[in-house]
Amino acid sequence: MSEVRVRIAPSPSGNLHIGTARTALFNYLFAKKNKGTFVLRIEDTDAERTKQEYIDNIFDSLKALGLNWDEGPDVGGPYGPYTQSERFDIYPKYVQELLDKGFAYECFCTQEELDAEKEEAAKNKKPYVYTKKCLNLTDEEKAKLRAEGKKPAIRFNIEKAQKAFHETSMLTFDDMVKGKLHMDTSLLGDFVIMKSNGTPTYNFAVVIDDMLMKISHVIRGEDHISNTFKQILIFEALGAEVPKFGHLGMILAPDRSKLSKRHGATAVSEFVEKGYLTEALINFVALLGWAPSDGKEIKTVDEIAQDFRINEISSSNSIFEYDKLNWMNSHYIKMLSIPELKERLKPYLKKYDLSELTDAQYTRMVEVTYEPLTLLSDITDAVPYFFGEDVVIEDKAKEVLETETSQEVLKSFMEQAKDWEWTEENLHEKLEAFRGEFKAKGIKPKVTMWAIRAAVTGRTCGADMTAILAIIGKDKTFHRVSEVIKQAV
RNA sequence: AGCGGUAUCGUCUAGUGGUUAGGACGAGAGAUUCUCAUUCUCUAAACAGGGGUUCAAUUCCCCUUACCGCCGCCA
Repeated sequence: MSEVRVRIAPSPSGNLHIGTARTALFNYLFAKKNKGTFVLRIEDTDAERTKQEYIDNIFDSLKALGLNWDEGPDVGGPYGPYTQSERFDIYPKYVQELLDKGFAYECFCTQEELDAEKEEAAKNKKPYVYTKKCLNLTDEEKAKLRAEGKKPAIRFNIEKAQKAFHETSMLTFDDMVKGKLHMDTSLLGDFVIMKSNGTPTYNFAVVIDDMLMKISHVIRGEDHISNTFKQILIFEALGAEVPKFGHLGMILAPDRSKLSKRHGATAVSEFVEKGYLTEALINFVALLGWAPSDGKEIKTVDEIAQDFRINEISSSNSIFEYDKLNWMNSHYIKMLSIPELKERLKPYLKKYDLSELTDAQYTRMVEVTYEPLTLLSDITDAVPYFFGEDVVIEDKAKEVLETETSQEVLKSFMEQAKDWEWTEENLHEKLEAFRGEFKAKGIKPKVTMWAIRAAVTGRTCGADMTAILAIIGKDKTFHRVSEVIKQAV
């Protein structure tokens, strides 16, 4: 078997989409599994929509996900350049070849003419196919049109190619994930391969690039299935080897429509900003359409690659549901080491003055707060009471503090705690005894702790109380508790 | 409209011509903990519908339905 070469070919008209990331992943997995080469190609033929920031975003996101490419615009490779706009001088030669072989022809139709025909077809509820009216233009006619200043586009002659390589008008290929796919190509219109401005269209450029880059397997979204038939015909017309194709189901939003901005994040970088770990993202997205043979769902990309078989990918669409992603994200957060967490949490702690805490205090704070986090960004709202002198008392905490019991607890706490040695270990013991004392009076430990928690943090839930006291220190603790007692009087 | 594709718990999926149709997330109940979270235990939850083929169909075939995609001088 010849060398496996796959590619991901994003268009830089937006940030790296989560769906593109999944396609990239499956290509990457296929390459890994088959000891092949993973190529990154930037399809920026649409100059108007291309932006450098999108190209950067695509690079950064792919890298962050761990999907490193072997050949690409930045690292180069034997079949470059890997940016389509730098390949414009390559395509005319192949257009000419097709023209010479009669598989392509010039079309002088104007946009207005074409639009009118489409409108007409729509009115009659007929599918629109190009009329082929430029197919048999004589040289004189063409010369005349040219003299009028008209520039031709080049169209591919489907019927001619189909007849040259196939018995009937049916074209069939064996898709790696969907099985045999058929299409009656007589239903397809002769499509443009080179625009009148001299730039290639997508369908043509892909074929030339895939051919020249020796791509052996094309794995992409199923929205490309109908393109595949056109592309196969071009490969054949050029006498090139046709790669194998595999078409993946789409990722849909929970309402079964295309995943878009109104459903939340769509770009990998947006997910990251929201506090998702790239490890969780890639793992989650792998599970959309693919299932591990051992039932273990938490896996690194490399582990998945070992187990991966492309024909086992589900061929149906799947819905992007946040529940499982969130679960997975919290799971990955728990697997992070404390030093790593300290670093990765920092961007989400910008609103606080971290210099208020010593490194040891910061460490401890992270240790006692990371567990319930679903998103890294959840840390923002989980830690306000570690900072500043005073604290905002939430409504629920207010209710707790208004009870007589709470006041009694707090007064007693002030009384006793002033003599406590303020280490976490000691506080733990003292607090336990403190709870015991009240328990003897018929006050539940839970109620006792609530009073202290509400006064010190302004909340009814949060991190381990002992640790909180130890981290913020005796002064802040006393300050906050006495404020509460003062206000009640 | 035409063409192509898909159909197992709410979601992601496993699975088989004969199974108590399995797992995960989520949901509900309970236990543990100062709270939240964790952890543990338990529960509910699916083969889209109709025809065939067959001793037997969720599994194979056909039709219907639903959903998705494609029909650009976008990619």
